[in-house]
Amino acid sequence: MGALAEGLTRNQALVLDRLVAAGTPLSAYAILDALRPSGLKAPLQVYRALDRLVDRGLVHRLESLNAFIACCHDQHDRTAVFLICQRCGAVDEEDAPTLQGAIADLARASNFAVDSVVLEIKGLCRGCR
Amino acid sequence: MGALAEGLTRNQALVLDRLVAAGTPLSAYAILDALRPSGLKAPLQVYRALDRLVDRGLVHRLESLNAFIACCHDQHDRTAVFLICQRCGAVDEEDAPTLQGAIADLARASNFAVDSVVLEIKGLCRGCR
DNA sequence: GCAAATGACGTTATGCTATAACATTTCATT
DNA sequence: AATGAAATGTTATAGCATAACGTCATTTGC
Ligand SMILES: [Zn+2]
Ligand SMILES: [Zn+2]
Ligand SMILES: [Zn+2]
Ligand SMILES: [Zn+2]
Repeated sequence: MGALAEGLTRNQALVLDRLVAAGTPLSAYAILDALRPSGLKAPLQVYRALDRLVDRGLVHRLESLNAFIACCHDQHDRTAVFLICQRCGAVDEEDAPTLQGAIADLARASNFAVDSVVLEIKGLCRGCR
Repeated sequence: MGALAEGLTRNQALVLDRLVAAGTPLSAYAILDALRPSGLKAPLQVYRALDRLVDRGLVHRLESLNAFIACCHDQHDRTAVFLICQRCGAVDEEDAPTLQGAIADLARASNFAVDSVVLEIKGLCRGCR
């Protein structure tokens, strides 16, 4: 089946399984289409599951793609950074301790209290450049 | 009238003027509604103008807001960073030389060729924290 | 000049992304 | 069992973005 994490509801597990199996970003509607055979019928079922998964840090939303991707780490000490290949669509998620520091400095200089960071880098991956 | 930059078409000038006057991010549809009295009627008129303005660097798209904001600089030597206040909606655009370097290092380590960077920081601004 | 190419424009229709609102169900706690 | 919290199911709607078509104006090269 694929119980990929404990304490997930059926819908949440379905959505997470699908994202993990894909390994690439999927839109909510792509997830919905993939899960119709499993009984999901409406966008809201997917969006609600995604909300919980994102809250738990098991899934990330990619703002510049309007898509979601399974987290490939156990936990995040640092801000996540996404390297998004514009040719093959691959997305590489990395922690960014150095960037974290630079962002903190920038925010401090502006007297800005950071809550969250969206950091998505577009370009060509190792294999496509 | 407000010819804010040379070489702009009528629609482009209308959209840019509106964004500059707002000083805050506006959605394409908010811009359209504001410009209906000026004769604009369809989303595509706004989106096309925005495309050109973004190409020229006169306007930035904020991915996490699905909105657009006028650039407050003459030109960009560095990647633009946006500090987005979640309480009052203010957006502060800054250059980020230090971050630029950290991003370059990260990309180099992954053998990734950077094309563009989306960097949007959410939190509380100076006045709202 | 004039034809071709280019780019902006106008319009209609369509598609993709996300949430509102409401009723119902499930499950843990008391 | 009663309560409350969270998840679910369903329908409808709102918000964001582009496809596809034809037209018009400007520029470029002959
Ligand atoms: Zn992650
Ligand atoms: Zn690639
Ligand atoms: Zn700018
Ligand atoms: Zn504020």
